[in-house]
Amino acid sequence: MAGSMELRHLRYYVAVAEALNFTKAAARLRVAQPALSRQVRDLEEEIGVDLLRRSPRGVTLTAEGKLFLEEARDLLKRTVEAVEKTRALARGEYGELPVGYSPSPTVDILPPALGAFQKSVPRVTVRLHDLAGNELADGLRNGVLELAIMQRPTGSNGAGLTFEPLQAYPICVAVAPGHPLAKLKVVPLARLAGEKLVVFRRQEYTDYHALLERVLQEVHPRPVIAVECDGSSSLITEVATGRGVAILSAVFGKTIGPRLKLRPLTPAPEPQEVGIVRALSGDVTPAGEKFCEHLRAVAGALGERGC
Amino acid sequence: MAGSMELRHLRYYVAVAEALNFTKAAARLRVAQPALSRQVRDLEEEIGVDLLRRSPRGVTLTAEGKLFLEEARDLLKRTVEAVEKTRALARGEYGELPVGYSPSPTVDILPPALGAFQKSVPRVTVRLHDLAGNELADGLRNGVLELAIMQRPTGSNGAGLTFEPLQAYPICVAVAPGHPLAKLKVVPLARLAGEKLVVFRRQEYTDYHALLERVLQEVHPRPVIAVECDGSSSLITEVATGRGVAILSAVFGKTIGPRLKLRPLTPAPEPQEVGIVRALSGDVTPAGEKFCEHLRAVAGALGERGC
DNA sequence: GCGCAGCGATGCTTTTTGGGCATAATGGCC
DNA sequence: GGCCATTATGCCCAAAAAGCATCGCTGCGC
Repeated sequence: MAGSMELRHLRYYVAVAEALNFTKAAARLRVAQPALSRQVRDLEEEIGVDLLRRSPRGVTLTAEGKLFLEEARDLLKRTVEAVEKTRALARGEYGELPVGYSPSPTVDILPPALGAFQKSVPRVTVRLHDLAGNELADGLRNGVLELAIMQRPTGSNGAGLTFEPLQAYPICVAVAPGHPLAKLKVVPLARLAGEKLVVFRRQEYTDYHALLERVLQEVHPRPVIAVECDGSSSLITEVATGRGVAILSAVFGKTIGPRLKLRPLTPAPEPQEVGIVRALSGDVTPAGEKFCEHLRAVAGALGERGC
Repeated sequence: MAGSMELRHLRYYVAVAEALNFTKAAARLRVAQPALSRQVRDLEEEIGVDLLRRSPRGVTLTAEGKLFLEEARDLLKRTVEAVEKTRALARGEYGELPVGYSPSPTVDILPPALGAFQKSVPRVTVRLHDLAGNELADGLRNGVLELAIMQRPTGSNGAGLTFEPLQAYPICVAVAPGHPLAKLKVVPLARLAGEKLVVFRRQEYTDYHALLERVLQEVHPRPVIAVECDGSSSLITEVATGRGVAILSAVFGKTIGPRLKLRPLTPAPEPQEVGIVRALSGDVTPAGEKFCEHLRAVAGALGERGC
């Protein structure tokens, strides 16, 4: 029963095969030459193949020795790589990070944070999942997502989750430039009474409709929904065409450009909060923590400049 | 100063990570559980990362542990593969075999031998080099080729080489079916006197011209060269067209088909010998030796059936 | 042609360390 | 709270690696 092969045998063999001289290789390895001789002999016995031709003036490699030298070098390299990968994973510098997000509310924060993150830890692959609010919540709870960047979950959507706010956006009304409300700097909530509304589809944007409900609950007569849109670009078009007004958070300021006017409401409703959502039970990976730091940094810079 | 990582650590870790239980893994490895515990702990210390979460009901893998499990499995697999490759090389079942050959004289032997060889040792890659006689000799001497299948080298071409005959082919004259010599079963050498010859180009076929010289040295008046061809197909065409006769060894019997008649000469000149040529100084690899055995087997079978 | 220098192998001893055994500590579960 | 399975610890032994001294070989130079 031969003693099993160990990495030591490979390290020793590579040293000898590179120095082509036991004595010099032993010096380099800081072991005595006889110890080295024996280990290499053991290796050859274990493999059952002569790797070296010994002579009084050094050693030469057999064909098998040349092949095994390459293999051994490769194995040793892969070994340190395996360890390095594992350490990098522990440091949050390697691996995959499944991140959920809702696109519209996060346009301010997510893109710059993502860019900075990728630059600082390029070996972490961020897997972005653009999902609806309830799907994000489910993904977090069942572990498919490690964290999500989104508006504060409401009601049962928030069960088992934590929310860390990054940014709060005032609720505004978006109107076409020619609309009577566009002339006001601040729009009293009551002025929305009876207005026609352009909204996102209820099915895909339940969070949006919860917000709508919250903002308009005291407005009488209640504005009526004129159009349902399946995305922000069509919503903007509809409002610009004069089909109605839209209730949007100030984060849309950059998205809608000059085509619409965005006016804060008074009295100001609770702002829309955007932040980091995680599962209470989920494990926090170092990469995820690093990502959060970038998010906070971006949000902080955004807050300073005002929004 | 931590003791270096060894394959033992990987073997032990994989066993524990698969069993998710130190005690059972220790039983499977046939070591005591404390020894196993210590080795795995040493490994974690060496890497500096917790790979396992210990609990009184077994162990679970951390994210780092999962990654390292895959890496360790892969490393162990590659290790046995490296050893296996080396052993296979020593057995002649792996590697590359550079073989030179002259195509025409070896059509009987090389293709079937090559086929059988590839089938018996598919992991050996035969690199075939179709070269002229002197290039083959040079390739063998400088080690680019391990062996060559060709006619017996003549003169200085054979210096430093060994020749092992596999097959001997009688020298014949090839004529068009309508040629007067076609009526003879055996052609007396003297009947070639004054004939027009179709030959291969001297530059590319020095061996052929040496053979020609040897066969025709006693024929007077010497046949005159009518056409020089750069390959066997054009040579066959020229002879069939009646431009002259050709001196060829009987190995061409299968190549020329029914378009030409091949008649042995009398008195029979020294036959053309085809065989294995190797460098005297060259090392004989097991794969090369195996290849030679296949060549001998094919030549033997060929000889039994007559040629 | 002889000695010398350089190299690897061998024999023996020392040191390290992996492994075994007994046992303690842990923590969930009934 | 005691019990059970499980892992960790302490101690000792044995195996094996490393060190040391020396031998044997071979090629080179004087």
